[in-house]
Amino acid sequence: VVRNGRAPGAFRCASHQNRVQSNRALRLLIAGPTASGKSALALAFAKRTGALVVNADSQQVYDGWQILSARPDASDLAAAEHRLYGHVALERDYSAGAWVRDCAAVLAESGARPVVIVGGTGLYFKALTEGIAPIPVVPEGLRRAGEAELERLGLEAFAADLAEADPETVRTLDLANPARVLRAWEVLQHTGTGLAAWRARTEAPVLPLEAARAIALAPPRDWLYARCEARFDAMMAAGALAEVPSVADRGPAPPAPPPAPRLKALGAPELAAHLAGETDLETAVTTAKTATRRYAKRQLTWVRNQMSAWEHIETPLEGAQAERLAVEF
RNA sequence: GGCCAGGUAGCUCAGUUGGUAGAGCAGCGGAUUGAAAAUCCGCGUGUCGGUGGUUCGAAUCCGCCCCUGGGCA
Repeated sequence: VVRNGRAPGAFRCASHQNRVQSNRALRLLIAGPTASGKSALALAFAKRTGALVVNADSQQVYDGWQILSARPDASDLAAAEHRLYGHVALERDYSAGAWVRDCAAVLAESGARPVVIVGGTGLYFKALTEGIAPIPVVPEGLRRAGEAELERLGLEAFAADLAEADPETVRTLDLANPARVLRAWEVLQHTGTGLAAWRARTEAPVLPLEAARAIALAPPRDWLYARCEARFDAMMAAGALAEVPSVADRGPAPPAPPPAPRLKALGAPELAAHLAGETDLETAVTTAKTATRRYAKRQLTWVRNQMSAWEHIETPLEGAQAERLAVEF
């Protein structure tokens, strides 16, 4: 497939591809914890090959946060073509399923051009490479109704009711986890079919792992934590605080009651609390850094246990190392 | 220098009439199929400031010493 208006680099890549694979374009997946250097690696690769950079990060899809979600900046965007960054309005609902559909569209459109999919959301990669059940989108109001019902009954009673209506799903459900219980409930309510039954109908993955080169970064803990903290300081220096009010003031449209504020970006709740006069700035920054470290830890757990079939890179990526590595791919 | 209040887990603190200690947070491990930067589960040995004593037994009572606050000279 030859596309119009390609950058010269793309031709180099096409020939590279011919050397490596006959009929399949290169798909590179880069996963790993926050602040591990994923984006720099992806960009280095894209610069070399003319690849399309596709986002696999659940916060960076939103158009709200720029600094706080560490979205690629203007110079990054100028250096390579990026997709699925900030393409969703903050007010809208988004999900792993929606992302897989968006990603499938980008892959289809990319043709023979190489693509690097990069991000920290393990669930997105899992859905992409292992498939996801074809469950219809659940209306937002229904979830709110479920939340209210759960609030009224308490988790135990709510889960007990669900167990009666959908025992098959409940057998494999973590009943202590309200988010999971609520999800099972809303799927049953909306479709009349249980979550377990839907999962049994999971379709073939959009991009099986075998069809891609999959890299998971798992750098040393101390190095990573130091990077997390330094990056948050850099975000503050870049004006993260000023970004908060404009994003916090948006949020779901009026019919939707208070919950679900899009204040989930790491550091956002803490900075918002400071702006509301609840904490001093130093406390806000400290707790925001803690939240970032805890997130990075969970991501390392995911990489270790859910991505065992991926190539792991356990050395820190610093300076020119990303460049060198990109040459290898 | 004398007085008062403290010194217990990395941090903030509980610890009831003496029976060798436990919460929150942090940290660590784990789960993860449409909120996933979300959500949930599990993990608690630490010279109880030091030392000497009383006692069968001391974080707990007594003596001395050290440190940190407060205020009195």
